[in-house]
Amino acid sequence: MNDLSSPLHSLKVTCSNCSLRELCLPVGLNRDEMAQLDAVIRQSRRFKRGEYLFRSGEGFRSLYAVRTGYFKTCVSSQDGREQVTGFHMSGELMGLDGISSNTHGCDAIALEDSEVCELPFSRMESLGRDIPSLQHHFFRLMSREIVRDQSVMLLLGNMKAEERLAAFLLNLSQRLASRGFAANDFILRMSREEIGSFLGLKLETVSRTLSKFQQQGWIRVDHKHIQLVRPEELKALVAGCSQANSAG
Amino acid sequence: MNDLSSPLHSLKVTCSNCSLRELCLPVGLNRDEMAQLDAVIRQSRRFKRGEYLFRSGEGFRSLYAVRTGYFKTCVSSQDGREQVTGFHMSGELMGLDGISSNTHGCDAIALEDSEVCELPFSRMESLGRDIPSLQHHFFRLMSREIVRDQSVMLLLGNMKAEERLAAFLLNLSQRLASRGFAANDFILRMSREEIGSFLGLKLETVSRTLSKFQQQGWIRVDHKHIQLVRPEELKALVAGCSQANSAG
DNA sequence: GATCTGCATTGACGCTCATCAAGCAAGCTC
DNA sequence: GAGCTTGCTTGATGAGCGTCAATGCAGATC
Repeated sequence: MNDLSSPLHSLKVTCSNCSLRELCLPVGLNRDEMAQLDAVIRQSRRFKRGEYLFRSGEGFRSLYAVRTGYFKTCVSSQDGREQVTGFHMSGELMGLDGISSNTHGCDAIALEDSEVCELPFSRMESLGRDIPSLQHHFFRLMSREIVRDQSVMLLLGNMKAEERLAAFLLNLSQRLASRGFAANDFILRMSREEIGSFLGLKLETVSRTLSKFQQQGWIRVDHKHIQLVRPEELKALVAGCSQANSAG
Repeated sequence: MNDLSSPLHSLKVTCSNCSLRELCLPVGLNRDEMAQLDAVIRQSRRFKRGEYLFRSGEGFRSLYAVRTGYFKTCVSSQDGREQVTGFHMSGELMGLDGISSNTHGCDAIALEDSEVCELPFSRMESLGRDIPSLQHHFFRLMSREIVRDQSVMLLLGNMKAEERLAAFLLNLSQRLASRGFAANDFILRMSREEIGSFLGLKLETVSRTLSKFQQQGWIRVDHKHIQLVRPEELKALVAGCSQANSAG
């Protein structure tokens, strides 16, 4: 299973005052380049649970990298239907969809008290011209988002409820593990309804499927506290959908 | 309805020998920059119906722009399930998902005899450093692909079969119209099964839904020949799903 | 023209998941 | 602690779409 959802190379979330380049920008910059980057990155901003980082339709100026906390992004239709397009944890980038039209194309909402770094896009763009490896990294980040989206399409277009949920849990597990957290014991930061919206299911189906997994002894569920008891069984469920377990 | 699926600004398909920059690259380059671009773009290559432009897993070197013809891109899982991730007509770019891992992440297959231009990516990248507007245009192209993918997620996650198919037909119509073709009378280049794979439906459901639309007098269906008789009714079906009618 | 093959249509049936509804637990406010 | 709100679980029911199967149509091949 490849980590398509955390597109960041050098990931260290252990220090509390780490600068952005440690969070989500590539190693391989020299000291001068680092200084240039530091000059562009804005101080981090804090958001309380439920606050909007940006809204669909707002002017686009910056990308945002999660430093701490948890966000969801979602597109909503005029009649109120909402589709969660992703959950974003530390080190991940949001706002890439805003570049095309200079307008944000989705909402980004904090799922818990969170902190982000702001990357003014036009300055990053011109910095990329001076630092080829930085430019290349940005292309890779955007491409990785496209790959992730494709795997979500496969999930939504081809998989059954159980497979979707198994893929979702495994993906969370793997992203948490890559950040140094426990892979098989974690807290969901989102509601059943938000999970359902992301997976194209109703909240009742999410709830029932979690219960079913628990009855089979594959996981343990205590509200938002999830333990993966037999992750290999979950993997067997999504086996064959190699592209699909990177949904995040 | 905005044209999220044809991310190309200056689109002229009228001349038969048009160079790539007229197909999919921005105006606003001076003569010298145009010459640089021409030096990078490879001669176009031809593909017969059914041939692969690239395959998932192959090394990534170039992006490809459709000059004439029609392609589909699809991801497939190990157990053979296939998800069509997009249909691509003249002026559209394929291969962006390959940048992240230096490996193509999907298959691209010609749906009819077709012609593409090859854009060696690393040379485009370095050219972008010299020509800021070109660099910016590439970021926009990639962002637009992300926006398109998000609207497909909304379609797959939230919409019913009729809504999906209506959105699909309207999107095709609109992309053809923007290329100077008839908006309400066109030939489908893909099979019912491929449409179904893209929309997360089975081919029988696609067929039945087309028949239903025809019975209601909204469209006329004669095999691959489609006429939109009352497109406003289709629009009413997807009304409220503003993000979703850009599925391509 | 006869046959073959691939694709599309249509019908019958059944499964998955959405819907509706009731009840429960945890966290608020007062 | 009572009462409210919010989110989750669980059950009953049915709609929508998938599955299986039969048939039909059109173009390709000989």
